[in-house]
Amino acid sequence: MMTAQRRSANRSRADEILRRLGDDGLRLTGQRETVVRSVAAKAGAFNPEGLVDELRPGGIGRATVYRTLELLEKRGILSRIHLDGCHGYTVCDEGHHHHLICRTCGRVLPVDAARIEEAIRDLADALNFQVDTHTLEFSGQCADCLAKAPAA
Amino acid sequence: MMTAQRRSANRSRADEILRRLGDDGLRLTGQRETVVRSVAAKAGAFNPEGLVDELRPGGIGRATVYRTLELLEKRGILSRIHLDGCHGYTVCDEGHHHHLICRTCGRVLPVDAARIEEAIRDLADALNFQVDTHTLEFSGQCADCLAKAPAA
DNA sequence: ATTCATGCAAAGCTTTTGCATACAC
DNA sequence: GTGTATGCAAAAGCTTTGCATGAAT
Repeated sequence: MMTAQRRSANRSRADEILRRLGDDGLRLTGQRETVVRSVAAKAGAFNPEGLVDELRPGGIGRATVYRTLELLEKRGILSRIHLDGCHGYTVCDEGHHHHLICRTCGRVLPVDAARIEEAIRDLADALNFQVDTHTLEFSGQCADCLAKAPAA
Repeated sequence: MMTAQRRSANRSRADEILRRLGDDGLRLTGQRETVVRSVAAKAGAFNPEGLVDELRPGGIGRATVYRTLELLEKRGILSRIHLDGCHGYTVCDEGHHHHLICRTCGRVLPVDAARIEEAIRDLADALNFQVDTHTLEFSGQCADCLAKAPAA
């Protein structure tokens, strides 16, 4: 459901992303703005090719979409996720580094998994393993989708 | 380091996998045996295309390699992992469902992460999210590689 | 003898890249 | 005006598939 609040939150998120790109000395082209607004409006996970299809009518080329996604990922604004067929993206608010991905509606719930982080640290310490990065993703069904189709 | 014990352990692991495939009514062809032995001997992660290269001189075709990997994954003998460039495999002993992947030597340490599992369950319960599957992967450096190159 | 497995080559899909043009600064 | 960004189309990976041949049962 896309409420008025929701729309406005997405708009300001997009604005902030654009501001950040500008601060980094990147040019604020119409295409970049379109891509950023579209991405910021997404409730959950999406894949590059889908975005290409969505923006093609607007005259935005495949290469531009991919290049913009790369820019956003490098800045930590998007994070890559590994769905069934692999390779999707989701907007990534900072602080939250894990995602619950609903396989029914595609929504992505950010999770603040402090306890998990801690467990990971302990484990790595015990094994003398220096963990640089980790991926933790959950796939299943969100509360809403469970309510709609309890006998999935 | 590939000790004598190590070699023998790999052999018996390969034998067990082959037995299992036979039990499932699959034909035990020379190619399948070669693929299975090669996979079982791997210390860590590998990618399909690398295996294709490795086995090409033995006259094993690309399709056979991919089809065999698929068979093994379906039976839970291999698990797909998502390295930098995505899409690798690692042999997956049962019970262990998480992997520490060393980015230097490629070794994969299986982790029994009971505590993490528990934390995940609690989190999902709190959010009313039904978690069907999850991926948890760590990338970094193992103790051996840290010892060899401490200032990485 | 039957049926499954293989190899090849081609097709499919996703992502990246080279280059001339267009636009932001 | 300068240099970055874009679009196109082609190339580059990786993976899957169709089909005739070959091998396991």
